[in-house]
Amino acid sequence: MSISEPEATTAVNGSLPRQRRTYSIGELARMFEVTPRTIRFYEQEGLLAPERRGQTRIYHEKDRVRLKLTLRGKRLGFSLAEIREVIEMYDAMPDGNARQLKRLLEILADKRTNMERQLEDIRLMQRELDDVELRARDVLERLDQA
Amino acid sequence: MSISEPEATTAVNGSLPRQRRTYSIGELARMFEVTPRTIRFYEQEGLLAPERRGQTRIYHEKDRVRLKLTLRGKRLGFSLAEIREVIEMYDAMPDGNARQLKRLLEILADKRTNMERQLEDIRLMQRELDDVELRARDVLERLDQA
DNA sequence: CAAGCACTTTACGTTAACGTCAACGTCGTC
DNA sequence: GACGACGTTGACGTTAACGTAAAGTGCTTG
Repeated sequence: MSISEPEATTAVNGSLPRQRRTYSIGELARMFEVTPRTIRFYEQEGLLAPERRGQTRIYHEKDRVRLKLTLRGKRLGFSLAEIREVIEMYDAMPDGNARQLKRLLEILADKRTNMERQLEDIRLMQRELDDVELRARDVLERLDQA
Repeated sequence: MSISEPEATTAVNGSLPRQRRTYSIGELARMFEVTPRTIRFYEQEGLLAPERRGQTRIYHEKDRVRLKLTLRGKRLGFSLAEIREVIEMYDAMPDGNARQLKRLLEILADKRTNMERQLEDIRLMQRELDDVELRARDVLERLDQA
C-alpha cells in the first residue's frame, strides 16, 4: 500500500477484492500521455516497482497512483530524485525510526515553502500576463482604427 | 523599455532620470543568486541584451527586470525558449502587425491555462503533503509512547 | 503457421541549461 | 609594477530525462 489512495472504496466493505484492475505498460502510457519508455525509466529510477508476470510488467492501482503523483511532481518542477526520496521515505514509514521520520517532516516542510513560492510566482506571473495582454489589445485596437 | 516596470516612479515626475542605476554582471549575479555564466548564457539565448561599455556589459533596470522575469518563468517550468518567445513578441509589439499580436494573445492564453493547471496541481500536492505529514506525525507519536 | 502486435532488454543518441577551465584584458592599490 | 578582484571569450564537460534503434520473446488471429 502506498502514498494515499484517492478512490479507495468508501470504508465499509469487508474483504472484497477492492479494485482488482491491472494495467499494461501501454495502457498506462496512453492514459497519462507518456511513452512506455518513460514509465520504464521511472522504474529504473526507483519510482515504480510493478509486479512481474514472467517477463512483462503488471501495474496495479498503487502503481498508477504513484505514476500520477510523479507526473504531478514533475509539472511542479521537482526532480525525479526528489520525488523518489519522498516516496521511499513514505514506504519506509511504518517501521521508520524517529530520525528518519523527522527527516521526512523536514523535507515536507521544504516542499511546502516551495509550493508557497510557486503560488506567489504564479500570482505575479498572472499579473504580468494581464499587463502584456492589455497592452497588446490596446495596440490591436489602434491598429484596427487605421 | 521592456516588459513592465514594477517599481516605476509613481507617475508625476517630469523628466527626472527616473532610475539611473546600472549594474555589473557580478552585482546582478549576487542579487539573484545565479552565476555570471548563467547571465551570459541568457544573453546568448536572446533573453538579455545589455549595453556595452567597451568590452564589459552594463545592465540597466530594464535588464534587471528581464532577468527577474526570466528566473520567475524558470521556476514555473518554462523553458528559456518559451520565455524568449514572449519577450521578443513583447518588444516587437509597438510596430507589430495584427497577426503577430493575435499570435501573442494566443501564447498568453496558453500560458494562462498552464498557470491554472499549476494552481490545481499545487492544491492537490498540498493535500498530499498534509496527508503524508499527518501519518508521519501519527507514527512518531506511537513511537514516542514506547 | 505466419503475421502482427505488444512487450522486453541493451545500448547509444539527444537536448537544455548550465559548469568548468584556460587564457587574456583592465582596473585600483599597496 | 606586481597583485588581486573582476571582467571577457572560447571551448569542452556534465547532468537529467528521456528518445531511438536493434534484436529478441510471447500471444492470438486469420
